[in-house]
Amino acid sequence: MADYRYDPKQIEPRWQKAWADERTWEVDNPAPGSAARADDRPKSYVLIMLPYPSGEPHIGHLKVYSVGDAVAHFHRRSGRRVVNPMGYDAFGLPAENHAISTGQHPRESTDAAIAAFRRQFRRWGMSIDWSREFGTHEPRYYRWTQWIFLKLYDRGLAYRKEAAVKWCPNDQTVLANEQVIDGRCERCGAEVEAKQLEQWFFRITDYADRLLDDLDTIQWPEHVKTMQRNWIGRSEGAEVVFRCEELGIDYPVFTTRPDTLFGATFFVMAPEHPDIERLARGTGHEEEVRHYVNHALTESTEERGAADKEKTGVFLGRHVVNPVNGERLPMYVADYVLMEYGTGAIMAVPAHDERDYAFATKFELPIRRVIQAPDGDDELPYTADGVLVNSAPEFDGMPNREAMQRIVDWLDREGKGHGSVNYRLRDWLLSRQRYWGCPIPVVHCERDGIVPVPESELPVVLPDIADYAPRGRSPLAAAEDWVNVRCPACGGPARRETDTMDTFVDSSWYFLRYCDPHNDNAAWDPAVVDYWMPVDQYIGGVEHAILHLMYARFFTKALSDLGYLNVQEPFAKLFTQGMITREGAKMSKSRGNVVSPQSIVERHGADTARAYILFIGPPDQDADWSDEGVEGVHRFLSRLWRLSAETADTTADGPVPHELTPAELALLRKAHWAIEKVTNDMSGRFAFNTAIAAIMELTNEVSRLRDEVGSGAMRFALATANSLLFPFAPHAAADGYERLTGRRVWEEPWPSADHRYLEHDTYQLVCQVNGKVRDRVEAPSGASRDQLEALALRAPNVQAHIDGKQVVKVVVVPDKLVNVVVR
RNA sequence: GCGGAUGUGGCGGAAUUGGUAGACGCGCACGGUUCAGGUCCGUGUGGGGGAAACCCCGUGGAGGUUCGAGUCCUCUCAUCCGCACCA
Repeated sequence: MADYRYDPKQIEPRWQKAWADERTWEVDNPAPGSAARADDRPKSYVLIMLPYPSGEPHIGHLKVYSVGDAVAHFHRRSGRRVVNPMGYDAFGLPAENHAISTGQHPRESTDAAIAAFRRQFRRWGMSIDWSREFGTHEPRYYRWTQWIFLKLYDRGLAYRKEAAVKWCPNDQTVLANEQVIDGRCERCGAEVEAKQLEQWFFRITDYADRLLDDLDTIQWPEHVKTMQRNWIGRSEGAEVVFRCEELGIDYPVFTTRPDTLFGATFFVMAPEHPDIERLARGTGHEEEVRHYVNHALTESTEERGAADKEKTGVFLGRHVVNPVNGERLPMYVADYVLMEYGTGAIMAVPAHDERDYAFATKFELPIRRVIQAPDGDDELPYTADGVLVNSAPEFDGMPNREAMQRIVDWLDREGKGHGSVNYRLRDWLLSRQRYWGCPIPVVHCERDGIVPVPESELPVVLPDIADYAPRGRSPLAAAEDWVNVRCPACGGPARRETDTMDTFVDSSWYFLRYCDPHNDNAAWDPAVVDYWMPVDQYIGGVEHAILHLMYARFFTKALSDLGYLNVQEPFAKLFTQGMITREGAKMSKSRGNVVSPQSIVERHGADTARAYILFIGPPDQDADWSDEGVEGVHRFLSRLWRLSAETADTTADGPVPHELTPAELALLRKAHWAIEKVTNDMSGRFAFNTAIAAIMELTNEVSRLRDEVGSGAMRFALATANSLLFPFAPHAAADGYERLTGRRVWEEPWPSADHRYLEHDTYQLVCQVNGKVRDRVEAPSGASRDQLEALALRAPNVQAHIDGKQVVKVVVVPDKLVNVVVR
């Protein structure tokens, strides 16, 4: 035994070289027109979220790719034609910030990180089809990102409008929401301001209903679907028109509670509402209103949004008319009303809305109850269901749910409103005043306005610049030679768009490009994409539950509507893996609890690192890293490998004999049990932890029985263990399997259990008295209920517990237990 | 506040449809092998009682349904994660 030392440093490079030399994991696309005939195996597209390349891969990468690779291997050996591609989400802020501080071109630092990632993924032995690799920063890729932008622009799905952005006055740049910490710039600490800028948007709100409804068609974790539903935030209600007669202007409001319309006692508008100044003019409240609005607008969203903040506001000096009863309601401006949601104005019903109630109390406005609680509860505000009161004779006494519809119908007939739906979802702001991103392919012409760059001139290549620091506009604006162009429409002078795209645009279609990554004539060949899409299994972090996954779904639907795709949903199944923590906390440099995958791989090998990370617990849950646990898995791999190597060298190869000794039968049973267990754990859910535990049990059984079994059974059991282990620890498993069988495990079909070995002649019948286990007896399989009952009643310790008592009932569960109920 | 998740030995975690709680691994204890061990191989290991057979208790807490509950129902506590004045 001492001669057989498990040495991953020898084993792993050898197999990695074979896989690289032979391009083992590459798959061809179907030849044109022969998709189905080329290969009749079903396809499987296994996709792991592409990494943002920065520095070296961290432990989270090791986890997500270990999960993905196990799935890919399992699908392959279950007879599917698997594509498992890899690429890099290479545009982004960290590389740009690095450039600002060091002057190194973001392309250089990004390419260095990509090289490091690629090296690690190979070192981990991931079964990736490297022939499909790309980075989203390469012109051959972003050419088509630009093409998609133009298609969406043609369709009216990309448009420009003024929008409030977060602006750092010190750095002279727009900040992403994530860059604003407590209302201050994360880089310099300056207080962030709001600024109006012309920005590009994608009209994702057009797809709100489809994005919501189609969640029902995909197999995603329920909590991810819930997050998306909440993010879309669909509310049904009504739009109701309130008229300001003094100025002759109609103000529609959105309400989810048209049943409370008779309880409206005032009216509130958002500080950003464009009519505020006009409304207040000449009322004597002008000065006060202007002051309030200015203050509200400079307040940070955090300050303004604090939930328990006291209500503030100012009377506008005007009134609107409630369309249902003609009452004049005073108009206020208050920052608790948001311009971005609904119409930027609300009817306030203080009796039945907590915010309106708080405002009314503070400003001593009337509160009128119009819904009576069924239990007579007279506390206000009352937000639950009830019966209408103090409304109109035809509605009083009506349950409010019913009244909603009746009132909406009435409004509709009178032309004063209609049923309406509102969403929390906003259009996707994609402009970034940044350098390291995909250029937006349009020019601004003095004569023709916005003119798209013709497709034939794509890509609009990102130029090299000298100074990456933002100066109140995109750093690209300084590249004068690049910016100044001829207008493609009129030939006159024009300037290129200098904003770049949000990097979420790049990652919203990369899964399509993987299908056909070398196509120079089109973003993809529709037939090829038809063959591979949708992604059968998508795997990634739950942190992308909303943005990336929503955007990718939107792109898929829009491209499908444009006729370039035939799928509505990009990702048929989704798996989100949990975080790896250490000492119960997220790994971070400041905490000093970081474990680098490189150090683990260096010390124990890639197989140990991969198998441990899958063994640690259910992969969808957070798991705490333990150095001792790694040792345990390494011991297991050592033991299995040593047993395999020694058995291969010291025993004769041969078949499993027909006549089995009891030990051989026990071992074969364990092997077939393990096959069954691992197969179930991998196909239903991703229970890799219990799958690996089963292989450990099988290995333990081999150890226990090794001196009692012949070489046929021994070799079969060990080959089976290696075969089952392959998706989790591919190098060691391939090595052990080859030594035992001379064959390559990845070319072998996934083993299937022989059910004859899963059946037993007898089993341990559990004997309970009043639900407590009192004895166990050997029972023949398939025995009748009466036989089982008799067996149980005869069991010595059952006898002891029923002695002197009356047997009331006997519950028999065949193949399991008998429960004797006594009194 | 709303939504979601998670609570099981000293630790990570097991436990198809309600049916033997604690698989597997770590740690620990004891024993063996070894010149040595941060090696390898055994054995034991939820708590309490007992020489043993065996008994009692036990899945965050309190109730309930059931012959039987970690699992189902009601209430409750704790931790974590989203969203958050969304009309």
